Amino acid sequence: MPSQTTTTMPVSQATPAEPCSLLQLSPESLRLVADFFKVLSEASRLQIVCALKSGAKNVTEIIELTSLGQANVSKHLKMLAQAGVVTRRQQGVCVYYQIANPFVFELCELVCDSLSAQIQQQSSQLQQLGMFRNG
Amino acid sequence: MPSQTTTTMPVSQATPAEPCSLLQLSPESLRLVADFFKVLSEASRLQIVCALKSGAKNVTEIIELTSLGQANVSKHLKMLAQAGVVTRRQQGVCVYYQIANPFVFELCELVCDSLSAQIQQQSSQLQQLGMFRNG
DNA sequence: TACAATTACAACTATTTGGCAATATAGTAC
DNA sequence: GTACTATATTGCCAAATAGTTGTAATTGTA
Repeated sequence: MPSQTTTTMPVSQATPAEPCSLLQLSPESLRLVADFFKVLSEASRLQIVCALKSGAKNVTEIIELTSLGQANVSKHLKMLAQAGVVTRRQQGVCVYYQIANPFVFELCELVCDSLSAQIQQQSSQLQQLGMFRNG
Repeated sequence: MPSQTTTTMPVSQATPAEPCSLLQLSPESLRLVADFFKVLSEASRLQIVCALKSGAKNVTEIIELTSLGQANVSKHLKMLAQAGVVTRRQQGVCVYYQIANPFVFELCELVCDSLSAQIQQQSSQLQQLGMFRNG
């Protein structure tokens, strides 16, 4: 569950641009970071995030794009909104969601690139192993 | 559950051959990304990661630094190793773990900075609200 | 008003998992 | 061999949660 309330932040709150060094974070602060990662730790929610990359979409459109159940999408969207990943905007009977901060894409790209490099390295190692066996 | 990759190898720091754009990722690929995020979605594991920021540590040292149970630390380390976040090196009786790829720190810093900015914005909004009520 | 469409929510099930205690395994010294 | 230390593993339990079904609430429309 993401941090649902606007609780106090144990992180260094002095200066705005002060980046918090992960070293001296209290366990409570680490839990906030962990909760944020948890929001991105479900393929269904990442599907929704990806569906919103091209712009705001209403719930019905998201359901169609992701092939997820309606209640399921609604629950995931609520979680994403609570975590500040998406914003909600009602327009008539439809509710439009959109990415609140594109930095989530940066996060995903970083992980994606790292994973592909990892897999690539593994495959090359397997290939070398095969050459060693056959050569 | 993290992607059960075969072994734990440090990811190359070199630029990957082709960066994967998150847009056209299949649901299976998204699951790999999600599983990686899931590894970082526990405060206990982030504690371990932070404990390793200053260099390799053996399990006993990690237990002392994090105040976590032994079995618990062992389980988390196994998960981190499977995800390729840490590497394992046995030295006599002790087993030393170290960060395989410092890019995890980059990830954590990004999230941390985003969260602190988010909370700061919320607090300033609350402050404005208070001024509105009292003024 | 009645009706349809859209979204949110509650209740339930099944699965996962963090933490703990006990046990097992491996290395080291004697 | 035994004794001791350091890690790993297993079994168990409680909590969290993804997905589903049914239902409620809201809006737009005839």
